[in-house]
Amino acid sequence: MNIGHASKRTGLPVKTIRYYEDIGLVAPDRAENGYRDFGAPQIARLNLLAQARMIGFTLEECRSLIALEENPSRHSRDVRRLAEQNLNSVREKIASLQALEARLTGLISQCHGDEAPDCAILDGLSDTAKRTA
Amino acid sequence: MNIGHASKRTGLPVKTIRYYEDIGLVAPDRAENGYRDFGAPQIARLNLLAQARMIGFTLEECRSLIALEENPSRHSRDVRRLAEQNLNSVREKIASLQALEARLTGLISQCHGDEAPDCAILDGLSDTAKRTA
DNA sequence: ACTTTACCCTCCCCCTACTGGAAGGTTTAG
DNA sequence: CTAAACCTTCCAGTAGGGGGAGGGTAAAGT
Repeated sequence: MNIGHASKRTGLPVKTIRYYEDIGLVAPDRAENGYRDFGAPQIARLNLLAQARMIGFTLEECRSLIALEENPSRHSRDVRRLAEQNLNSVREKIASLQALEARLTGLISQCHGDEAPDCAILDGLSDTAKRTA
Repeated sequence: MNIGHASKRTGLPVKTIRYYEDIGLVAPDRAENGYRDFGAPQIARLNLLAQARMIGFTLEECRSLIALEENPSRHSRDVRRLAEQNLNSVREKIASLQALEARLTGLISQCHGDEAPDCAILDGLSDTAKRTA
């Protein structure tokens, strides 16, 4: 299966697949004409990568995940720990975005939003003192 | 005020301040020895940038914000619209992170997390079919 | 006066995770 | 036989900076 077909099968852009090969996350065979040739294991690998990326794993975390997947004597505990680390960082991001949302909402509610130049948002952002707004 | 002092006053790293000058977000004077010299308006500008970045504005959005701030005949409506766009993208990010959190939580709960190699997380990620997990 | 330390300057490369495009070879459809 | 649709490698760019080289200055200690 050449790269275009692999792309359609996995949903990953062609460029991305080449990039993953570059950084050693997948190793397709090569046909005689130099074209990449993806077999079932490589397609499975790309699917794993696509899924892991979708749930927020970085490429380095994907690399660890792959190492575990390839290791038949792995402990599911290690996979779980990887996922839990990720869950924690997702939760942290959510928390800080929610704080952001609150601050933005507060600022917006104080701005008249009319033709006048006076703006509570600009004031709230430039005033270093009353950063409570 | 030279750049080190400006950094302490605004909380922005020295490198960041230089970068902001590079891309035209702040224009400090220069002393005779070539050192940057930040006056009160430049410090205020840096504070605005620091605050705007903290509430999630991109540097391009900061540029728009600055254009509005500098325009005495601005409408607070325009500032408000900028902030609202930002609020929307923050909310979208929160929503997708929450979806992620749900999926991760579901996967993790199915993994035994013991010494055995069998892992519901690996299964859930590699199995293209039952992506519901 | 001299030295050390703490600044400051510019310039270039590095990061993540890709994306776009140029220049060129290959294969397939009409 | 040609044109479209593939494929290849390589180079450059994105956001928002960080690290460090190489070199000039300034302030403080001795």
